[in-house]
Amino acid sequence: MDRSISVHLIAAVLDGRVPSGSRAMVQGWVRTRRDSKAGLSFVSVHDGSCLEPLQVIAPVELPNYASEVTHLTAGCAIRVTGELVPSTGKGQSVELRAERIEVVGEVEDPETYPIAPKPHSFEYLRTVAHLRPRTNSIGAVTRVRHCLAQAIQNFFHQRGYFWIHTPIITASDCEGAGALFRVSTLDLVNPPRAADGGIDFSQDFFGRETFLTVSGQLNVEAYCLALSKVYTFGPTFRAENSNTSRHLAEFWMVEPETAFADIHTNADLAEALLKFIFQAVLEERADDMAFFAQRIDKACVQRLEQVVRSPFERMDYDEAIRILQRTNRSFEFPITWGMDLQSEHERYLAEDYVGRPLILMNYPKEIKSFYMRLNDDGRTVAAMDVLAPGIGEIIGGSQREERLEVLDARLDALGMNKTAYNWYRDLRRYGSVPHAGFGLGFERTVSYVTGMANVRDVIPFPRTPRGADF
RNA sequence: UCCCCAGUAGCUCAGUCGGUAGAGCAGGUGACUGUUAAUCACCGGGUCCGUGGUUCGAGUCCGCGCUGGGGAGCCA
Repeated sequence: MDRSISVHLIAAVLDGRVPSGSRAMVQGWVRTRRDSKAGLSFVSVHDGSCLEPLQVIAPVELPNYASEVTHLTAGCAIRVTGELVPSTGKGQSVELRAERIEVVGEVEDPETYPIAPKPHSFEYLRTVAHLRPRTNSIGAVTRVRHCLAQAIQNFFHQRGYFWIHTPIITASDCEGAGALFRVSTLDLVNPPRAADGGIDFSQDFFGRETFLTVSGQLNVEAYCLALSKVYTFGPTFRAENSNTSRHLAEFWMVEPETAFADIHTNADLAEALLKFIFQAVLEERADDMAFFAQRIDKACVQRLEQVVRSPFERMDYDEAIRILQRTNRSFEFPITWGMDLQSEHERYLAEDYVGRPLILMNYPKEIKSFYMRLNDDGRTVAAMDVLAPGIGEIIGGSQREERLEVLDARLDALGMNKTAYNWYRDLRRYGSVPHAGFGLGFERTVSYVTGMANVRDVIPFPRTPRGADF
């Protein structure tokens, strides 16, 4: 490898950041090769830095032309040194005229290389999740996912929020958001037994039962009531037998928490966050978004632009029920006050009735979690869901119950064990303040942005019921 | 977990009335060409998901199972 020549990412080369006429080295994987009898081959190379591949011109004079270059197939790893020149062909502005092509890693059997230069189904690509990032689609998803993650960090950082690394392992079995994965080092075949015949978890690693977290919210509230503006952004786990295109057993979630804030501040923050990160994708990943618009979902760019431009609709649960009862649209589930809204109802409201993102607020307390603040009417809580057309619930949040006696009454009413929440109740006992937060499902966000229909295709290695390959 | 649908070449699929399998792409070889997921010709490539049954005979019909997908519920 010649170290006197600078190595460049293909993104930099195609952006014009490397002047034409300069010598450069590019490293990547072959997408296609076309031979010409005019004494050259065209080798299309990608390195993941951008959607577009770089066209390499391989002249017949290369010493390994016949022995190696004409045998390059999809997936071969190569290192190319040459001169960057304006392209004489159509389809690209610049190309790399190779002076040397080094085959770094060949494909041992081109016939069985799983990523052929042809369309593949996403179902198939999931079975080769270790190689699918080499495809256009998954590569584009990966770059957009990064862009969104980065934008989320920027958004909160700019507004004075601190990133809190809440624990992955939790002792609280009642975070209230679904089934948990157990964390244990006990011998499954022959576990220690307590006097009552049950498993003796006091002998387990942590001296008690532990699980993977289903939400960092309770922990982040503690930091909220000290650093005022905080958020968590990390993996969460749900052991639910959900087999849908919108659920994963392991997924990432963003959960901001704001002190001295009410539900309206919270809704404003949610709206600003979505607009900020969508704008970032439109600006920074126009290439990938154009690809999605062309191949995956025609409307995806237009949809983001519209969301960024227009104010979100805000609506109380009461009003939503009235609207659903008034419409002549027929639903599978009848509409009554107090019911939880079904997918069909949320879709009608977001897609047909308002036609843009909708923030639904103030739900009946019976269908919401114990930590949500009881409204003065005594029958609703200060909960809010952001419903996005085409995907449904993308954000769920609330103003939290900051009054100890009201929180305790709720815990009692629900038959929950108050001592298990003593540390959480302490937060209401020592300097409690109104505060509010929400959770944004990261994969659902990536899915919404890209138009990718299944969240299993927007996370590198999806974990689902009966699915933990790779 | 429930309801539907599917499983045939490396991939995407066709396969009629039940009579032992075919196309496109990918791969190999060659022709041609500053080509654009090129074009043309030829070649290789099959445990028809598994299992049991009906039948002279099953890719095809029936039962059970497995796997995948869509929808619902739960939720993010």
